[in-house]
Amino acid sequence: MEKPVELNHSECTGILRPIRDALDVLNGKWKLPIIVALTFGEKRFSEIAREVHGITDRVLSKELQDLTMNGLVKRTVEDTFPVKVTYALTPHSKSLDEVIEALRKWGVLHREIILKGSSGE
Amino acid sequence: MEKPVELNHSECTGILRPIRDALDVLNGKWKLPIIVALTFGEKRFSEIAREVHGITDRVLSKELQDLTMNGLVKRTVEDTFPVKVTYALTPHSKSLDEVIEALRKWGVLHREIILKGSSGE
DNA sequence: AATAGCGCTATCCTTTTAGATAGCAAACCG
DNA sequence: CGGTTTGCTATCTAAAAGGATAGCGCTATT
Repeated sequence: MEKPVELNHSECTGILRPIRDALDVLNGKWKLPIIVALTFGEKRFSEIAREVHGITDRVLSKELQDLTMNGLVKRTVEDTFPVKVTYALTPHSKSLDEVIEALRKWGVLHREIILKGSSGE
Repeated sequence: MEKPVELNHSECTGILRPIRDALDVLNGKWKLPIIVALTFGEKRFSEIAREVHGITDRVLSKELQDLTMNGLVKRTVEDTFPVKVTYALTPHSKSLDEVIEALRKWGVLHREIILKGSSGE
């Protein structure tokens, strides 16, 4: 009996990490809806809050921080009025388009397959 | 004042649903590692448990059920010995390859961008 | 003066997810 | 007989995600 080959495992961990990263960036109920809201142009906090139905300020704030830290959203403060804070998608966020499109296409295909009940046979 | 235009929203909900579906299918700490384990051929429950380090039986069982329900994994029971249950990837799971590759590529790109600190500018 | 809008943050609570531990029936091994 | 392997399931707990509510400093409107 030889030792099981673990090379695979460490190799795959390396392959898995970026996939995990990507999934994490998009994960959660709200990240995509927020991104979609911003594809129609830059918006203020309360505009996003109004557009993404059901989200609370607390969660929106946190999600915007996440997206900003991930370089997908740019936060801009003008100290004119009380304050005006606008959020906009960054150029980097454009690179997500392919990923999102791949996910969408697969989601549609998957739904068909599941509904057909053919379970991949 | 007019009612805010909600057409966008419902349209986008429709677009978002398959994306959500796809993300859900891959989500969680263990789905990808399990899929990877099975790419090297069909395996028994305890083999997967051994290969996917850190997972508990309870969680593995649930994840395999999820994957099976989603038609990505096929469960086969032979009632020979105590019982022999094998799990294997289905043809449908192959269709995930493009998605996974898109995620992986983006994950790598994303890591570069974040490390450069250029935050998408 | 009272109210409402702005962009948050703080506190609390519920739901979801996952880890830890144990057990079970059947059957083989010694 | 006692112990082990197999493929789970049950119960309990911990941690994470997300919702509800409230409040803050500031100002323009009423």
